[in-house]
Order: sequence, then structure tokens, then C-alpha cells
Amino acid sequence: MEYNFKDIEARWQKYWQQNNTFKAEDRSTKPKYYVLDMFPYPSGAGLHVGHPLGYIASDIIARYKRHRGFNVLHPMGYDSFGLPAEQYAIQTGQHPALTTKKNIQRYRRQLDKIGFSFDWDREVRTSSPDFYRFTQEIFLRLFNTWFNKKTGKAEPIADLIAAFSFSGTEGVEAAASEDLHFTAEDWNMYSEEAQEKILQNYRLAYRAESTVNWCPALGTVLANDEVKDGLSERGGHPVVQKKMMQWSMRITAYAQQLLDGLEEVDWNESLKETQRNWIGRSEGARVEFSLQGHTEKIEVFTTRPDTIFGASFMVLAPEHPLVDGITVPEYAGAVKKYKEQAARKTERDRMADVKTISGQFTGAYAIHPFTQKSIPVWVGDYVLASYGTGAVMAVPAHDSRDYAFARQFELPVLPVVEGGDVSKEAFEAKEGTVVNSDFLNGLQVGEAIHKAIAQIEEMGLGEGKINYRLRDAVFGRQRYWGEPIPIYYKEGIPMPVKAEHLPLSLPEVDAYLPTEEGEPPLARAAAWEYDPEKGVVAKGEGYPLETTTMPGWAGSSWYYLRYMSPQAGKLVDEEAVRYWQEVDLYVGGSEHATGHLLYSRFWHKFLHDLEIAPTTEPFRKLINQGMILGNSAVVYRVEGKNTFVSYGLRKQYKTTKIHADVALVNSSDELDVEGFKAWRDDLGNAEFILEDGKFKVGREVEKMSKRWYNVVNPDDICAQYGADTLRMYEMFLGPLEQSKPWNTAGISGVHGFLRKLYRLYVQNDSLLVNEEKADKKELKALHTLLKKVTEDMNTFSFNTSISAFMICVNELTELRCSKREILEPLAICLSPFAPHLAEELWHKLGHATGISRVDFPAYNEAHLEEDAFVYPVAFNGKMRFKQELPRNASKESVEKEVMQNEKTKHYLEGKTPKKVIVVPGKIVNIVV
RNA sequence: GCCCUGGUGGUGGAAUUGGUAGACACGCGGGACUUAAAAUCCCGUGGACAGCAAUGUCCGUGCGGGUUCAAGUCCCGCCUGGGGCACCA
Repeated sequence: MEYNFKDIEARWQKYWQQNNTFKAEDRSTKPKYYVLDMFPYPSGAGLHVGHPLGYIASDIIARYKRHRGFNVLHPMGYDSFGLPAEQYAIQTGQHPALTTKKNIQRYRRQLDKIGFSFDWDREVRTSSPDFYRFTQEIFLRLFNTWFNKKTGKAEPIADLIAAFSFSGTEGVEAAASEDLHFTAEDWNMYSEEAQEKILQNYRLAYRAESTVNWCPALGTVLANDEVKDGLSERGGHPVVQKKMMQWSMRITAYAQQLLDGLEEVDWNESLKETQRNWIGRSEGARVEFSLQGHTEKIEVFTTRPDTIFGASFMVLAPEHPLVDGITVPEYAGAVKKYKEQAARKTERDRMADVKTISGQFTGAYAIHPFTQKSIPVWVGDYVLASYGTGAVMAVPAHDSRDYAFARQFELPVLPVVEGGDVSKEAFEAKEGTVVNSDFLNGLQVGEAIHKAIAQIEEMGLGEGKINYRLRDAVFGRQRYWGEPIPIYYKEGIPMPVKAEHLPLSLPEVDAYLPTEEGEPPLARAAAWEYDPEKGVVAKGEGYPLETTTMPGWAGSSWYYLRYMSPQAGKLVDEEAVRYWQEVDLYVGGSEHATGHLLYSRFWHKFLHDLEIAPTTEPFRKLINQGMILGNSAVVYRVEGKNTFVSYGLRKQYKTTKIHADVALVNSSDELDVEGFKAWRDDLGNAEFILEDGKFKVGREVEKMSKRWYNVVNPDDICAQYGADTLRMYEMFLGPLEQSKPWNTAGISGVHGFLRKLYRLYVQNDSLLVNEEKADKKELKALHTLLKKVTEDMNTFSFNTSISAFMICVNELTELRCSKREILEPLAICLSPFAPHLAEELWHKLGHATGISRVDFPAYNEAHLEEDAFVYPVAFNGKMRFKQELPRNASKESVEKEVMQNEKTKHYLEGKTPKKVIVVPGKIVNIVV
């Protein structure tokens, strides 16, 4: 019997399930290893071959670590709240819970076929009330916490209230939306409502009027990372800026820690860089400029305080609160008009419009703090209200945007750093000698920045300051299919739902759309009010409950902790968490760099402050698997006709491209014409212009998507070649972290390898394995493989491991080696990659128990050694011939042997070499 | 514009980190077995030139320089694919 993967795979998948083979222990004397995949959103389309790529890699590591004696936690679950299920519900009226359940079942079936070693007892689903009650608990903990800058930690809001009633804001250093000042008397006199309003300024989960990304098509707000180029990431709908009362997360409190934490994790550089860019730390100074005839001052933030003497005008954002107050009557009309015009522009317009410079003079003047000269104050939309202070001191000589503005409105340009020619463009380099700057003259830019800040602080004009680009994350979504926010409103004051009433379950609604008044879907629920004694009650019987739900990233920000104790009746079981600590290896796509991976670090640091999470970072090592791209097939239709032309002849016609289903194309790019005709109604009577009797398609590499008909389903591959072939082929395709197109053509090589390997053990239904002693060559073949695989486990270079397997098996086949001494370790080594086949072989070798926890065979360097080294002999660095020499020969004797060789003499042509270089074990180079 | 990454045969990709470039696989060409096909096995396969031949010589890792006995690998200057940030002061 040939290698019958169908039987083998079905048998061992059943065996693993029945024996609970991959159950992880929460208490163990073994060392632990936690290897995690980013859990999927169970979409209706099911899995394509790109999805399992990362899961296969993590499964290889998980299985390998088990062989190495680790207690491995390798769980899987579903990120099952989300927009697609909800939109499907809107269209069909089906409850999203139902479609989600169906999709999960399909995912599970597909995953099971590939033979992963997940501990399914630990499965989590973010949309399950058993899970989201704890997501809600974390929300309440965030609500009840403020960030103390002095300790660098989250602390109970009660402590802050105590501090306020004792000494007001004096001595309090808190992360806050606004810098507030009041005394203890003030605080104690405030109404409860006023006090709560102030507390919202400090809570880590808080409500605030903020400018949000509103997507009218989706009817909801979006976080910054969910917006790409002014369009929603899901669906690509336009997004506009809108002011709304919103729940937010004070992630900015942790900006510095999120930045610093990147130093201690083992992630790739580009991902760290993406997060650094997103956090966007910039060092500089806050400086106040007085205004002529006003007591208010304009505050600016600058990273170049050294250029302050070059400040020749100031620009306020159109939304800046001082604009109206300082504008002189004769400019009032023009300023008003300008502000309106700016307000009409969406974020997208502004971005598309970077080159048009617009602005308006206010008629007001500020006073330069050092020269006392008056400088004009303008309004301009290139200054953003949301960053820094919403105002800038313009130094046109050394900032290109200020420069463009100055040129447009003919404002003075004063160079203060040597090295540029400001007649053409701004000189922005952070180097050179400062000039025309009084006490800064002669200093280098770096020194001047420090001195300027020192002087600004001494004169009480401001201070050194660090700004971050990172914004607080909008947390409320006007949607149905998400975690309800456990808050009710008592006389308008947000109050936490009591712990005993969690989970606050999603109510039934009659439709999944917003109400006619524009309220979120939850406002439709018949029972969506709250009584602190009874819990959720019907309309009119309690206080109104919050109607927005949490965003998609809420559940995924802590699910990795839940896997440690998935059945615990509390957030986490302390003992389990103490044992598992953190995720040792996290595998997932880099598209989550500024979303999930940042938010979960934020929550983790918060939970660490509460002493729930033992570590400061959640994911020790992170690997981004590349995307598997689709290899689309395109056919060329002659314009205006229902005639298609083969790829090679397309240039002779005027054609348009049409995607064809890749299932209709064979590996030589030939189209199944009859299948294509039957594929779509309009193609039934299509004509085809062939080349050499065949119709060829063009190929294009694109994202794998239903839309391009280029989706390859792993089920089909499993049916045709088996899961082990699929697993190995996906790894063989190329480096894990690289994106690459799927190409089914190459799969035969890997499949052939597995059959060849099988034939080492079994032929004609009988076991070939014998008990003879292995010889040197056979041991070398095996140990070369063991060494390569062992080393590749650290670098995730599974593609080269598989090459090593092929070399080893080719060699053993050639040697006709079927010795147990070789084949037993070979089966274990294969187990992480092709687990079904490895189990089968292990069983055939006579072992009654499974292979999964058998010790991984160690390689022995002694078996890799050769009796003789083959030294390449080079002349002037060019290789000419090779010479075999004893392994333990000294440098000198190698040199002597080589110099006496006939060929050497031939190449030397009687000349004496200038130099002879012997690199032991590598090369001999003779320089003539 | 700034930052991070890559660029190697017809294709996917190797190369012990400065030491025989192109491992392994696909594809292609040739052969064996077979009535035939499938399957399997063997040989060849970067380019150019010379030779009946074994073989030999030269050129070759995006481009141009440099360091070195020796460069895909290190340094300088460009070109180019992918990703991130972006009127962020």
C-alpha cells in the first residue's frame, strides 16, 4: 500500500482527540512554554490557504517544545464580535450570534483537518457572555482608576477623590485631558455632578466631548487605526470629523511606557518602528507669547526652541479658542469666513489639499519674549488644533511649512542657523551654528536647544516638554454586536453597573439598525434600563443604560490572559497566571501593529499595575508571518465582443482584463474553456482565440479574496494531498515572515518527499525496518538533519529545515537504509512538521503510545565529522581545485601538502607565492 | 519628505555571517520501465567561449566606486520593490 494520507490523518486526528493529547497542565514541574496565534475573526468566507500559515508555524514550535519536555500552552479561540456579522444581520435579520456560531463551526472543521495541536478545552469566544463579563469588569476597573504620574501607575480613583478633598489639585500629578487647578474648598463645594465631570478628566475610561472619526455609511465612530487615508478600513467608506460625547481610553497615560517597553521585547525592528511612529514622541518646549493689548497668552509647542529668534509670525489653528477674542474688528469678517471654510473641509480634503496654502491675518500682534518686537498673528489650517497647543511660532527660515506660508503671504524670513540658503527653501537640518540670536550665538543647534529651554524656564515663559502624537482611543461604537458598556446614568452621571450584575448581556432588539432618532441599536431594546438593586429592568423602571458597545479590540486586548485559566470564575486564576506568566511566542500578521498589538500592551500594563498581570509586557517574542497572496488568473476579452484571446496574442487586440476562477486553470496556465463557459451565464457563447491549440491566461499577484476568484481552500489541498503535505508545503514556500504568492504547482515536490520517506519504512504493505547497526554515512545523513532542524527552530527558518529533510531522505534512499537506529529518530524529527505521518510511522515501529512527548533526538557533532576535509585551493582568491587532507592536519602541514601538489605547481608556473593563507576547515588561498 | 525592509537563474528560494554563489524544490530538456498512461527512477539545466571528449577559460548576486589575499555578505554614492508615519510644529 502506498502512503495513504487519508486513512493516516483521519486515524491520528481521532486518536489525539480521544486521548486529549495536547492538554496543557496548569500545574507542572516541567518548564512552561506559551505559544499563541492571533485568534481569527470567523468570517463567512471560511479559511483560505493563507490563514493557516501562522498556525502551522506555531504548531511546529508547540510540538517541538513538547518533544523538548516543555509543558506547552497552545490555545485557540475566536474574536467573534465584529462588524461583518452585524451587517449580515442587518441584511438578513438573522441574529449575529447565530451566523457567528455557524461560521465558528466551519472554521473549527477546517482547522481540525490540518491537524493542529490546540488545547481546545481552553477555547474562548469574545462574544460569549462567560468571556465578556470579564471584558466588562476590566472596563469598570479602568473607569475606577486614574494614572498617577508620580508613581507611574494606575491607582484607585477613590485615592484621587481623597486627595482632592484634602488639598485640591495641589501636589497631584495625573494623566488628564485638561490641566485643571482647584483647591480643596472648591472641590468640596462642587455638586456631585460637577465633581463627576472633573473626575472624567482623570479616569482611564472616561466620557468626553471629542472630535471623532465618524463614518456615516457604517453609522459608527472609528478609532484612528481603523481609518486609512480618510476611508474606513472595513468597507472603504468616507470618514468625516465630528464632535461627539464619547467613551474613550486614556492610552496616552501609558505613552512613555509603551515606548520604553519596546526595548525589552523580542519583536522585529519594523514592527517596533511602526509603533514608535504611531506613539510619535517629540521633545521640545512649551513657550508662552504675550499679546499686545490682551492679558491672554498664546502657548506654543516647538521642537526647535533654538530658532526662537527666527520666529517672525504666529499661526493659530482655525479652531483655536483665542481666535475670536484677539481678532481686530476690521479683520473679523475675513477671519469668520476663513474659519467656516476650514470647518467645511473634511480630514480627507485637507490631506488632498496639502499644496494649497491658506491663511488669514487676525490683525493682532504678539510680543517676542526675547526681542520684544511685535509679530503678526495669523490663522491657518496647516496648524492642527489637536496637536500640541494648536498654535505655532512660525520660523520660516527653518521649517518648510512655515516657509511656504511666509512666501505665500510675504512675511519675513529670518535665518538663525548657518548652513542653508533661505532664498530658495527652508533649512531644516538639525545642525549648524546659531546666529542672529543674542545669547545663543555661536552655539551648535544641540547645545542651543538646551540653553534656550533653560532660559525659557528661568524667565518663566514655559518649560521643556514632551509631546506624543498618540491620541486617546475612542471606545464606544454605535453598534449592536459588541460588548455592552456596563454603565448607567443616574441624573446624567455615569455610574458603574454592580459586579454582581455582570455579565451585562446583550439585549434582544427588533432590528440591528440605529433608531429613527439616530440612537444606537441597543436603544431599541425593550429591557435596557438598570436598577442597582435588581439589575437590568424594562423601559421606564430604572435608569438608562449606556447604548454604545465596545469596539472590536476590547476582547482581543486581554484574551491571551484568559487562556491561562479559561474556566475560572474570576478574571484570571492567580496561581495559573503566576505559572504561565506571559506569552513566550506570539504569531500573527503585522496589520495589527497599531491596533491590537498596541491596545493589548496598554491593557496589559494597566492590569500589571493592578497586580493581575505578572509581567510588564504581554508578548515576549513576536513573529509576523507574511501574507500568502493569491495568484489570480486573468483572461483578455476583445473590446466590444464576447471573444477572448489567449495570453500570448493579447497585444494584437484591444482588450480588457477579466478575472477567471483559478480553479479553472491548470498549472501550465491553460484555461479549461468548457468550464469557463459554464462558469458564468454571459460566457456561454463566448469565442476563444487560441495559441498553439491552447488558451492561456495571464497571472497577477493580488490579495487572496473571493472578489478576484483566486481563493485556494485548504480543504481541497488536504483532500488531494493531505494535511501533512499542506503543512510542509506552506512552510517550504519561503521565509515565514515574507509575503509570497500561492502556487499550487510546487506542491508535488513536497508530496513526493513524504511518499519517498514513507517508502523507507514500508513497502508493499510490509515493514522494512531492520535492527542492523547504522554506518557512518547513514549517521551523518541523520545527524546533519537533526542539527539543521534544531538550529532552525530558533530562527523559524522552516523552509530550510524541509530542504534538509529532503536531502536526508534522498541520501537514505540511495543508501537503501531502513535501519531502526536511523528511522526512529527521523520519525520524531518529522513529528512537528508532518505529525500524522510521524505518528503512523512511530506506531509501525512498534510503539504503543503516541509520539508527541517522546524526547527529541539530540544531534552528535561526532557523526558530522569527516575523515578528511576538502580544501578548496584558490589563487588570488579564485578557486582552482580541491584537495583532500586529513581532518586534524595542522595549518602548516596543510600548506605543505598543498604547495607540493602537482596542480599547484602547474598554476604557479614556477613563480614563488607572495603569501599563503590557510583558513582551517575552509580554504587555502595562494597569492601569486 | 522622514523611518524601517528587501533586490541572487525561467520560478520559489539557499549560502555556517567575509571563505567553493545558485543548496532544496518547481519548471524545462533527455533517457529507463510500460502496449499506453499514471507512478517511479536516472542524467542535464546561470551565461558566454574553446574542445570529439574528459575538461578548461572568462563573465555573473539592482547600478557605480572602495576596503580585502578573498565581497551576495563590510564601507561610500545612486536606482528600485514593499511597509510605516506625515501640514505632528
